[in-house]
Amino acid sequence: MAVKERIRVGGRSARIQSAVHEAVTRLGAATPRDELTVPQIAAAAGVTPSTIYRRWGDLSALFADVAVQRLRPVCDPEDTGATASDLRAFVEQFMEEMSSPACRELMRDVFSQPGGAHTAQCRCFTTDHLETIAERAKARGETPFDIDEVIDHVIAPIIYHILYGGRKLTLDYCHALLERIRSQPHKN
Amino acid sequence: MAVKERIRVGGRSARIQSAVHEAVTRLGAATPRDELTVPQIAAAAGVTPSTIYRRWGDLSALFADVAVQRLRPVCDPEDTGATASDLRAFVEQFMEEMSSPACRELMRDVFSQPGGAHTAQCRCFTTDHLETIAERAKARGETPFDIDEVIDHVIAPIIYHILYGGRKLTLDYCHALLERIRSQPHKN
DNA sequence: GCCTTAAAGCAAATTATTTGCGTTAAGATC
DNA sequence: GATCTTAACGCAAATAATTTGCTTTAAGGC
Repeated sequence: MAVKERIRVGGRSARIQSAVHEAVTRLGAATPRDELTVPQIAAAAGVTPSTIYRRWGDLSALFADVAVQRLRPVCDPEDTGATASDLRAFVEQFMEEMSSPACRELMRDVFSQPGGAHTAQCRCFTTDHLETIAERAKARGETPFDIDEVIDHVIAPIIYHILYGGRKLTLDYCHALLERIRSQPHKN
Repeated sequence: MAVKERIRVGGRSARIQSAVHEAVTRLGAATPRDELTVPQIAAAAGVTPSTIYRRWGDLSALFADVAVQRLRPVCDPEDTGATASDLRAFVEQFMEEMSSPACRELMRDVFSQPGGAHTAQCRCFTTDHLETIAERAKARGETPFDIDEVIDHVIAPIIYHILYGGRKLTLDYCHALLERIRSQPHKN
């Protein structure tokens, strides 16, 4: 009696998943989002449409799945030798990348899903990096920083302006947000 | 020659718009979002489906339109007699309302639209209220506050945690965010 | 290597979306 | 306030997407 019916993860399933993901990415780059259809993606991936419907449910779920994959960082934040510059480099790159039209689209795909599972993954991409930087600080014996502070007062404003618009995201703005953290008393 | 071909705004058009909006709101309350269909909404509104397709394009655009309407504040922020308590009351209510499951859904609907027109409207709902509170402060001769500061360091963190999850939004947290503003030097 | 069954393919049935055309009624003009 | 123009609606036929029942394939466990 197998209580835990595990999902299949290798071979054909994996091949199809990556074929479909690639098809979405490729077609998505060439076509406006709202003109993509499931049958079109299925054809490009060499798969039958019902496979996509049964596995992902609908287009928005498939897009969200692809978006999380593509937002997943491919490497650790750069080690610049000091905490302040590690943080600065990370936040500058974060702002730069996330405010690109492509990333805005991916974020929209992520937010469109109910349940919060996808957004939680994206949150972890950020917190994991900050934890890496914080651990380096600790290992070097530098004064630590509060990750929640950075999330609330550096990351959150950046995300807010990306989502709602109305403010240009400049390097100066980015540095001002970081400066504000440094001048604030720590909680721990 | 009429250079500006104005869109019709009264009579039948307006009637149909509100009938469809009401149908979406009513059905949306009783049915999970992803089970609603255009034909179903059309029937509930006493309208033909093609009317909805021609006017809104697709479900997500209709949902976004309804969402912006429903997120529009119905009245000015409460006047409590002092700036600090005005701000506190506004932010507490903002956090309370926006973190409800219903508002999360509406926000998802708003973000799902490309172009940023919908999100810009929602941003204005917030900034307008903050401007109202700031003007009251000025009229009373109280020390003014920086609206951008409140957006960046009070509103943005709240929105971030609503969207990404992972932190409980308590009154204490809300007050801590506000306290941080008060202890910060102004720009103007 | 064999067995069980999750996941894929195929095709028919259903449902949603688009489209062409006739009709209604907003809003402009006189 | 009667008339005119045309945006917006309704209807129905044509097209496209989605669901579903059944068959086939191949992961993963033994």
